[in-house]
Amino acid sequence: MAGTPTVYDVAGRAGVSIATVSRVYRSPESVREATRERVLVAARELGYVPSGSARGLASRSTGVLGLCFPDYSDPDAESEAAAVDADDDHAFMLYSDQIIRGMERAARRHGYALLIAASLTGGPESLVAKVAGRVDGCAVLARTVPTEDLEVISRRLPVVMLAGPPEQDGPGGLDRLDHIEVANAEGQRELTRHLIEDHGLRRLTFVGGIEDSPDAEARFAGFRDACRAAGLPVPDEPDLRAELMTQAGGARAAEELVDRAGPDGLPEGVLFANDQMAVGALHALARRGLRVPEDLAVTGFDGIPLGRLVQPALTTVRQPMRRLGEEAVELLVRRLAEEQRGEPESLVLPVEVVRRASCGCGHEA
Amino acid sequence: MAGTPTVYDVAGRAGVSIATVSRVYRSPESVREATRERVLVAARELGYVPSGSARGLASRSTGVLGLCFPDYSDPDAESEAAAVDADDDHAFMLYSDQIIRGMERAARRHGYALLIAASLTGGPESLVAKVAGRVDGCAVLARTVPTEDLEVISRRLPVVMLAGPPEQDGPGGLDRLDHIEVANAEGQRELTRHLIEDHGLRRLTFVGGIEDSPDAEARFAGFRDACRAAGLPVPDEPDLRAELMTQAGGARAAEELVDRAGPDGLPEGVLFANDQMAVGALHALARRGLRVPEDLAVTGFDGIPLGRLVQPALTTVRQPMRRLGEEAVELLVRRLAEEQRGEPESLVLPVEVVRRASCGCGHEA
DNA sequence: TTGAAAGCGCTAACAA
DNA sequence: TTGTTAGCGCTTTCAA
Repeated sequence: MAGTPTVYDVAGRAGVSIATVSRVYRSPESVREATRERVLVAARELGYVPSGSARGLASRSTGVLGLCFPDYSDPDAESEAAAVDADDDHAFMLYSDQIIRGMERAARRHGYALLIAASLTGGPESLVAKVAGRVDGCAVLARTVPTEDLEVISRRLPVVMLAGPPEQDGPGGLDRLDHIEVANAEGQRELTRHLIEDHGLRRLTFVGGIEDSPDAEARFAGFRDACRAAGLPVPDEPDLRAELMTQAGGARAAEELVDRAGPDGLPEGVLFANDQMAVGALHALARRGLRVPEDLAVTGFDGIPLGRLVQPALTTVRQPMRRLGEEAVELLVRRLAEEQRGEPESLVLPVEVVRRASCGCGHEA
Repeated sequence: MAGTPTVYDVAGRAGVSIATVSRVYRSPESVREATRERVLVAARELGYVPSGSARGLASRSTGVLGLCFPDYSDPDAESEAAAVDADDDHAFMLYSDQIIRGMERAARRHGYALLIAASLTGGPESLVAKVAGRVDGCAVLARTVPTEDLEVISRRLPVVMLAGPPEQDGPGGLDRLDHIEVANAEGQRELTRHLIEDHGLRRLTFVGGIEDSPDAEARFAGFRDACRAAGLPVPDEPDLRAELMTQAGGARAAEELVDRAGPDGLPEGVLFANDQMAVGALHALARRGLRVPEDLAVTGFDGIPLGRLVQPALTTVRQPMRRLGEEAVELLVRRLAEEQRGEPESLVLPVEVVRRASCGCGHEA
């Protein structure tokens, strides 16, 4: 009676059994109105709030879905966004923000709350494990959680992997994971096709990342497809790999491109594997006195808001991040309804080429 | 051994007691390395993940902080944002997004995860109660949760109210709630002063909301202060109250202002209680063929990203929503460290006037 | 419609 | 360093 009140306290005060108190909260209509009222009054007087932990333990479900995402604070993403727009850097959404929003909405529709955590340490007591233990199902942004942990977690609850490649793995591996990604290759292919066919560009350069980002690789593959289809030379490797796929990395890549410009001069178009790099490049090129798109076209990938605000506005491929979150929830909810776990699903969401000024298109539209 | 594995399964397999298994996860260094290894291996083989519910129940703490926010889907906020920027409406962050981001970061620093839920129903089984039962402390956006529920919840765990007025209530009321808000009155006063002193405007109109929004009222108070200080007439009531503080509401208010323009003609400046309305007004005025700021100045309040993109860019007062989230976490963490609950705290965060074109300032800066 | 009783899976003393 | 033993507060049969 001293600490926080429990069912027992409420039951005592209302003159009913603890089972009845429990019923009042779980299925009010199964309790006679008068009784229910009495319980609710007692609860209110006592300041009773059902313990989620106890409920979860007893009922083996939490009513919560989880999201693990990387500690996505690319320091120069933030500081340079601020530089371009010192006015309000916080106007910009990160991917994680959009996914969170999508998941929260969808989760709410299904009566779930959302538990979010950026990956921190790893180790036995990782945040991930913490999340996994407190939710009924969970979405994980690719490369956030050590594969090994994922393997363990996915044996206990449905896990959907977001935005990474489908599990490439061997025996005993992550074959049980669902997976949602966006159409990286198709998007990059279509964007490349646009540059080639609609703008008549032929000497194109693709800038990837050095880290083995599956997204970047898929985009490169799309680039190659488009080159092949157009009868242009098909590179085996990206012409350049930025060390970091950040604005700084993109700026450095652009510098290098300019410096190494051979007898043919600059390429007619540079396709960056993401918007961050493209934006950095735009700045670097301007500093070098080069005009975009007159001297060369520049494109990105992702569709970050910043891309609209730079000069010239960035042509890119937009990923439907919010939908990614929504679809993740739908998938989890479906899984949770199954009595037996079915085959892993893999969903690919369509992307959209956004033509703005940096590729030579007139208007933003 | 059939269902999800528990400490007992792991203990059995590793040949140790359940206490040891528990220790491996809670304080690895208190277990001999060899033992620990054995446990970890067994856990991995079994697919063991500690149950958050059980831990929470046994330890009486969850390691999770919560946030309840309103179901913030102003339908025309979304659709009109889309109209202005059909290209990517989802580029815009809502308040809740920013607060979430702030809280998540701060929570992470302190080792907490974040549970978020938009208020849905109310009633015994409300989402709020659900959240409250699963967290160690919780932030609530003003007017999200019925006062009565808050009263109950706050007896069980620390609750910090965000962005509302300090609790105005009577005996037995919410006197135990901490509270963080932004300097509404000060911001509006400073903005008004700017119009009066720097732009020399004298005939000003304030447009509030009809619903009793404490924020809007505080802003109106700031407006009055500035008028008084400047020796201008001090209205008792806002000259106009929009039915909804949305873009549609603002547009309607602007229409009315134009229609009722008496012998003196239009006011020289119209101050809206929020950005949404101001943006709507900007559209409406343009449709009427009026020029802003030449024919009249327009200002908002909030600092929503959309304000930068409209024509002319909107002069406003920016609220530090992200910091609101961070401060909320700091406060909760502080509360959780106390052994005895101290006096309620009330924090007021400073705001910033953002001078853009709509008030007659030349540049966005 | 209500009650009694047996766990749910873990932590936290306390012992050993 | 490790094991034993009570609970933590609730849900859930099963009876009444």
